[in-house]
This record gives sequence, C-alpha cells and structure tokens, in this order.
Amino acid sequence: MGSACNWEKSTIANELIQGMEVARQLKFHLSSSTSSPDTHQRLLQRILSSYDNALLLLNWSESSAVQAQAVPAMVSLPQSPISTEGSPGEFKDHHQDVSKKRKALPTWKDHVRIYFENGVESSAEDGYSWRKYGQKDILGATHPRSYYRCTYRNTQMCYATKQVQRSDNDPTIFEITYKGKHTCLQANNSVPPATPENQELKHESHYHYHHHNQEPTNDVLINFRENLRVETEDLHKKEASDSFSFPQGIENLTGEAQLSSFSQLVNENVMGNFSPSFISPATSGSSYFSVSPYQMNSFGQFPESDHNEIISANTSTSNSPILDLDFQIDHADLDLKFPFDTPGFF
DNA sequence: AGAATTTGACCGGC
DNA sequence: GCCGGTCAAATTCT
Repeated sequence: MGSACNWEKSTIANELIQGMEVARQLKFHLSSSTSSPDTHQRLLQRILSSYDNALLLLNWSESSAVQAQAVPAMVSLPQSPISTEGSPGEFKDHHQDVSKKRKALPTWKDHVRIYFENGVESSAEDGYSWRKYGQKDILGATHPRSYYRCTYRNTQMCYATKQVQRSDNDPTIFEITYKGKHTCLQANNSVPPATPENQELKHESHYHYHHHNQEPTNDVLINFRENLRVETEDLHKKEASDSFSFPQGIENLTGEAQLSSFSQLVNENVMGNFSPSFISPATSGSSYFSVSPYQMNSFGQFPESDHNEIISANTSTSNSPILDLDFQIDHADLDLKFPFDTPGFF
C-alpha cells in the first residue's frame, strides 16, 4: 500500500512535531514558577513517548506491510501500523455474527484531560452519540470502566464503541478507547446528544458544563483555545505507536501563535489524521476537543484487526462521519487532492 | 411513553 | 477460574 507509506511518514512526522511541541511546552513550564514538577514529569514523559513512537513507527514499517498483507480484506485499513498485543499475523477468525465474542475492531486510545478554566471545565465530546451499555470495575483500577456504543447501532448498524475510564493517577484524565469506526450518519452533528464523557463527569466529577452548539467549523478552533484544553497522551508504545496528540503546547502560546501553531499542524498533513468528528459540544457537553478516531473500516464490511490502535485527533469538518475509509491512511493525499472546500463536500 | 442508564448475569478468552 | 466485555431487564430520566 503506497498510501500506507505516506501515512507512516506523516505519522512519524506527527510524532516528531508533537515531541517538539511538548518540548516547547516544557520549556515554557520550566521558566514558569507556577508549574509543578508533576507537570514537568508528565511533559517529559510525553516527549519521550513521542520519540519512542516515532522510532517505533520506523521499526514497524516492515511489519506493518506484513500486517497489511495479512489482512487483505481490510481495504486500506487506517489502522495503526503498530499493532499491539499479539503479533501482526495473529488474527483470530473474526466472526461477524453478533455473538458475544470480542469484536475484532480497530482500536485506538485517547487520553482526555479535563481542565477547569475560569470556572469552566472542558470535557470530552467527540461529536457522536453514544449510549452506555455497561460498566465494569476493572482489576487494579480505582475507577470503573464505562462502555459505550453508538446510539445508532441498531438503526444504522454502526458498531463503533468506546470505553471510558478515569485515570487512577490523574482524575482529570479520562482514558478513552475507541473501537471501530462510525458508519452511521449522525447528520445532526449540530445537535449532538449527550456524551458519555459528560455523563462520567456529571456523575463522578461534578464538573460544570459549558455548552456550545456549534458546528465543527473553524469557530471550534477558537473555542477550543478559549474554553478548553484537551490532552491526548501517548499510551504505552504498543498501544499508541500511531498516536497523534494535539499539540500540548498550543495553549501556552499566545493567541496568534496558537492559531498559527494549530494551522501549521493542520497544514502539515496532520490534518489528515484528524477525524471529522469534533467537538460537538452540544449536549450536555462542554466543549471538548476530542481526539477521535475514526474512520476505521466499518465493522460489518471488513474483518478487522483486533489490535490496531490508533490515536487520531480530529478536526471536524464534515457532516459525514464517514468521510472516507481511507481517511487516515491517505490523508496526505487527501489534502492535496481533495480540497475541503469542494462544493458539496460539506 | 420512549429513551437512556444502571447493573447483575452471562459469555468467551486467557 | 478469573477477568473483561456485552447483554438485557429493571430503573431512571426527559
């Protein structure tokens, strides 16, 4: 897959860019008397993760190709070349019957931090409608894990799911694991339903909510800067080798610098890694820039790897969650060949 | 009343 | 047998 190659390049670039951004942020924090050593540690960790991921991606180039071959049916699977648990060829026979067997869906994780800013907290919202279907106490975890699936699971056969778990170490961080891509058409992005994260927050954190009813447009970027800070963190290497985190440093830059920084990222093909979903603060939600994943192959259409974890950030742009199955892989190409201002695209 | 959430039971993987 | 993930009936919310 040629596109996969481009995708890898950009992903590696993303990692390096991210590392740089976080390094800048760390620099900023170091010169600030108010920041805590804890923050420094975390930033440092993130920098290391970024570089780890970049290196990992380099090493994984070959194996990802192998993986791609192993899953021929996964048309341009935007999966992270980094598979995860298990070796690349270790695909189980995926059953599509709705059994209780674990679904072999591509997965990726996000870490979303909730911040209080001027009394307004930001929470996670990814623009999709989720319905909680379970909660479990996880061994070794202080907080229970919540399970959500797409609201339109039955009506639109959308098998996207996600798990939300509050971090033990930092209660302000919610680790979100997405599985499967949305195949539903949640046309009413402007009126997104309540989000699980918010529920989490509502019930567990007593955070305040700030509603935004905006389309995922550029305004979002502005609101993003003003009202929230979201953080995606790299997970363990094997989980998030293909992660992209929104530049942490961005909030520490001055207004224009932020936008500049952001747009720079967007322009630098990172955009391709953004999924269309976005903030959709609309509901109970507050604004939150979710890093969302998406554009994975639809569960029903392709057998998917169980261990493709991708972290992608999203910007939203499209009303159609199902932008393109190749969205991530071909994002570089997409940028070049598919102007977002294409009539009818939005 | 319908939708969403809660929660104990069930199932499969390890 | 344990654990994580899902189901589905009961409950709560809108």
